Amino acid sequence: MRPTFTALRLRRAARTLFGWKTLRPGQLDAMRAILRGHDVLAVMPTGAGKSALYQVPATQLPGPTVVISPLLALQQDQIGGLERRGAAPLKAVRVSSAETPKQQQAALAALRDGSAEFLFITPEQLADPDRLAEVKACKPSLVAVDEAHCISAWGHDFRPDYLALGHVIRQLGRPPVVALTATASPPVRDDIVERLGLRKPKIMVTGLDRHNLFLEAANCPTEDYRWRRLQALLAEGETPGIVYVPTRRGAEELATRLRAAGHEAAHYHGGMATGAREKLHEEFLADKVPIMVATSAFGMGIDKPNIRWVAHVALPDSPDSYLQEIGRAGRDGLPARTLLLWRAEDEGLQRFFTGALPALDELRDLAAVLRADGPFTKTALRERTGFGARKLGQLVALLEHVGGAVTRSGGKIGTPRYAPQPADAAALAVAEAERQQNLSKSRTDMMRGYAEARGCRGQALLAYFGEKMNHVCGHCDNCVAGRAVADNGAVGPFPVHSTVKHAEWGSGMVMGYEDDKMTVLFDEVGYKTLSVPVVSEQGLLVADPR
DNA sequence: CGTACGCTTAATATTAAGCGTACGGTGCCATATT
Repeated sequence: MRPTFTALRLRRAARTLFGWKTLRPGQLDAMRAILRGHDVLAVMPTGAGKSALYQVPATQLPGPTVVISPLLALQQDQIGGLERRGAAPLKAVRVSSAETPKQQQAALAALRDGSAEFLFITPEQLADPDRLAEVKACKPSLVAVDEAHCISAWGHDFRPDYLALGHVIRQLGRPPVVALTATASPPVRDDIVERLGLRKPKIMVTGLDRHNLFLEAANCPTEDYRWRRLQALLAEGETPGIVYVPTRRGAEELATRLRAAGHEAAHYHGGMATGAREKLHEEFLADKVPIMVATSAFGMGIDKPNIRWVAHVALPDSPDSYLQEIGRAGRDGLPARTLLLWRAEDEGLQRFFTGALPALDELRDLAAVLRADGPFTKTALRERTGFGARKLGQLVALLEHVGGAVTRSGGKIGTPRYAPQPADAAALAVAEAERQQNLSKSRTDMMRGYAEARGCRGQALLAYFGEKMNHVCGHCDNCVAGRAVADNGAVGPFPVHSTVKHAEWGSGMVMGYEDDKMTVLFDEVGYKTLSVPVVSEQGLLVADPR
């Protein structure tokens, strides 16, 4: 009786508060799990009702909901969306650097007295112990982590406060957590679960194969050939579209060149003034910019239905990024094109972006300082060691991962009781960094694999994400050209998702099959693509029940 | 890792090759000045 009652209550809330007439089965299951106090990780495309997963249950729980979100502009959009929606608007507030201290206090007061239901906030705000205490005092009953792949994509170097969210959630009294993202391959999912400290989360993965997206890739021996292929796409005259370029300078130069060739193109990147960026974003949404030439800065929060194509004139760093970027096309369900124009030279830039391993002696000295004189606040530790905030965040996260450091309440960083010796902790931390780097390189390899695929590209992409696909996609260049063999899918010596062992690479999980190749995700060395005939003939893999 | 660019040097009187160097993405936030 009780589950039915819960379902009715959720449906009624969705209808009266949000105006949604129906809930999809998956949505309802996830919402019920949240109300029962379970954690949820949802991987589903934008526009598939991800936000509903936390917004509806939020109204049925006593305290406010804390929504952790990476971009201020995105938070603003979502607050606007909530307040415009339904008969009884739900109040949402934001606490960020864009509010004055007085506004911030008013927002927190509204959460405490129950007049506001949602708090939108960044990980950086929550990294401040005083701010964290203020949020805790609002007695949140649910935490939603939006764009949760940022934990994996940005946490390790760019925005280290993302890695501290597990600590933040514990400090908030450990309410249920719902993590949301549009793309997450298995290693990214593992990262999210581990870093947030999710407990037996309900994991929902839907809609990775987008039938209306035509997948196409072309190797470009020269820059000139790449330019001609792009022009051929534009000559079809369909708009709007996005061209992704690898550098800021590339964005400006290509937009200029396209305008000279008679196309109406604008450029966008993270080095531009905030006002200009906002204006371009709005103009693109309003169909006033037919062609946007942009770096990866352009995209998050673009929920525009009618994007007709997404082209890349560079190799993205991973299939995760690629799926995220092409996923912006064709949200209206009408046919849309994706075109990857790649050169072997593109990989150099990705190798550079991967960065170098942290120095062993720096990790050892940091571990020793923590052990001898800790715990420290972040500021004190920065002064003591001379490391910048980003570098320090990276080193501390690595040490924490191997048990050589711990964040205590109040945000102080110290040494756990049974921590390894500084030299040992440093060695373990370097090994962990190396493992992360191997994984990162293997993801770039997989991106190259997608680009070079001679078989079905849909299968190649889905094999990376570990989703079973028993048929060829039928919506890629190779399928259309008859190069993909129709009955080649999902057959091989080991079942998809089974664990296998390789003499050199150790244990791994079979992700999928494509053409005569198979993809395996190894714990230590990341993704590898193997030839199925060679694996069979030489016995390279053995089943490894774990 | 790869490319662009500027400087030097070399073989010839303007160009070419060779070498070293700088640069490359993603956004919070805080602080200082209008």
